[in-house]
Amino acid sequence: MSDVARVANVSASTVSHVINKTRKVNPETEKAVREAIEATGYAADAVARSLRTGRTHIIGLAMTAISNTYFGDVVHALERTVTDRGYSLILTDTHDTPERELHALRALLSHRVDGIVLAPSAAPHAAYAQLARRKVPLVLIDRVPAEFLVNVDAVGVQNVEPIATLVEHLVVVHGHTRIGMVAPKAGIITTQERIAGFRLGLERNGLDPSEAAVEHGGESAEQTAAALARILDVPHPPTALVLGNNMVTVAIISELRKRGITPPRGIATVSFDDFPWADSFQPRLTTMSQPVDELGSIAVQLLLERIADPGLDARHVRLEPTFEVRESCGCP
Amino acid sequence: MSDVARVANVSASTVSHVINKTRKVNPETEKAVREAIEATGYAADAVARSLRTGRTHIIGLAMTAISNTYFGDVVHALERTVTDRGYSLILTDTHDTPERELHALRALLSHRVDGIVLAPSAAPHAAYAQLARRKVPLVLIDRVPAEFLVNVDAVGVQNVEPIATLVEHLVVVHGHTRIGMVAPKAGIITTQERIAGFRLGLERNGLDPSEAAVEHGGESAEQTAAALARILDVPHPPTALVLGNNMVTVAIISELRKRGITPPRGIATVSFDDFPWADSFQPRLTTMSQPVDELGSIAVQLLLERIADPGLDARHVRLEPTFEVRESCGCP
DNA sequence: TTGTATGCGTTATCAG
DNA sequence: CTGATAACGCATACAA
Repeated sequence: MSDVARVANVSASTVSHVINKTRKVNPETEKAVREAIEATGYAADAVARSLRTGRTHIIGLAMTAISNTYFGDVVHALERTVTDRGYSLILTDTHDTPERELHALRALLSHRVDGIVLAPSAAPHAAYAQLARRKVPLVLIDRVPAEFLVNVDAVGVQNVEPIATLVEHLVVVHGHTRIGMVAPKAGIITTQERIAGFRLGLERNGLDPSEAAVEHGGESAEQTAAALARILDVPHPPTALVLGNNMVTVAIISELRKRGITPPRGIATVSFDDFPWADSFQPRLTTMSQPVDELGSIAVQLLLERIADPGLDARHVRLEPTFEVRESCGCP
Repeated sequence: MSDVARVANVSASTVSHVINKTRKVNPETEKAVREAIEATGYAADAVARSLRTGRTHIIGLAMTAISNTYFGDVVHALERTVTDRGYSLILTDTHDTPERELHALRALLSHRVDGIVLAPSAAPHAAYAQLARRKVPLVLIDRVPAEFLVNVDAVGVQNVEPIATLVEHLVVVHGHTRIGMVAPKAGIITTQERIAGFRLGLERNGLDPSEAAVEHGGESAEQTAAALARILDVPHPPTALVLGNNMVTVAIISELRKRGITPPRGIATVSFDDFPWADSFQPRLTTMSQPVDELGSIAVQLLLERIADPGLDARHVRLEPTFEVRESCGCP
């Protein structure tokens, strides 16, 4: 910047003011400055600027990267929105464990990000404490806490009703009466909601939730396969399965294949989470599709609004998934 | 920090020295400082530190996010490696266009990242110029330039031989003589190499490359479908297809489905890039699988080595993809 | 073993 | 309309 000032024969503060359009400057002076910027190839130092202004124009994202398609989609959506608004994005992986989550958040905090988008782990209390102490603008994504946290914004999708809809479809349209569920990792809020939706769907259609098998998968293919075995390897196994997220779905379809089963033949499946290829490969999956792009853009929007006005009341937004009826639930 | 110093009754420089272990300090003093840090909840300001030291401990990634699975995998691998080494990762999307690429790079540069991992667009000259001017440590990923760029490290996979292997498999094992290719976006280095590999494979097996249809897809589903139409809707269409990357594969399988074709019945396919579900869904794809994790970790390793020693000679590393023979190429 | 002073590159306040 | 100057929070050279 001092280079630019020297070349343009002005002071550093004038250079700063033309760059930031922060006060009136003589058109001729401005022209000289712009030319000097061009000539020297000057680019402002965001680090120094941040130190001075207290704002970094960086948003931090902390979520688990384990479920690759969902992670990739959300990251993509967030990056796009954040960039559109003139911000950059720092990415950190929570691995869905409280320790890594805390570590990720600390990194974000030390970089003085202007705000954080967090998909909280199963035990996020330490994380919340850390965040609260720093009073950093925060929006929770994907997992919307049941208890209303003070001044914490959140975006997620509806889980209970959509899963109930999936169950109802299995019962009413395809006549299933023995339905099991492979739920995602235990402890996560979305998992709890999806299980609740499963039970609700059963009840509403005259089935007994206490007799339906629910097992947790979603952490690894092996663990998910074990969950399936617990559900299927019994005297009267279910004839239909609700799969709680995309990781579970991929692992279960793979495992069913090993058993020689391709839904809907042998067993019917419905899944939470869609895939770009769900319509092209067999079995063609019947799914509840999350509006991932919207999730990302709304998260950023909420966050920027809170950065602009920290006094806002906390907002929780729930988006509607879309029911994609295809073939894995039984041919129509 | 001044808070900490006051509470511990020492100077700011002592606090700095205990945090960074940068000179001997009396055990008692150190204890007092650590307690003061704990009590005040102090966390060093990375922004101020960066301004002072000239290092941000941030790595920038610039690549296209369009091909979601590949993007997600690489990002995941990079994030993990970078975090392990005590760095953070800023993510930017080049959209695979020179303008956006330049924009992304400028953002990275303004944040004074310590190094950049770039998947160059088809016309990266402006980007390279910008980078060279700033002399920022750089490693190219995925697309390894043919011409040896001075002092630019690069990691990618072998493309020519692996695609030739795919073609050979089609000819020798399954007896195809009319083979077409849906290549990825034109202009990208990897695309050129994969087409070269396609031609090489044809020649080696006594087929005439000049008679084989090669069309570009990979930018959108529609454009990829159009490429397929140009290949298939002719008097003597190919009986086998080489699919140049994962985006192309998903779009083509979807389009074939609309035409009532499920490989290998009707047409055989082999693809570059694997999917986690490629083995479980029909058609079970025969693929060349990229070692994505390794790609990411090697990129980071090369970058950190160059940051440590900018005088190093440029290194190009090519990883070997793995041939996954499944069913889409014809049942064995 | 510890403290003081300086400067990193900005922006913002205050004069002129 | 423009320039000089201080301060942001840290790391480090120099002093004690």
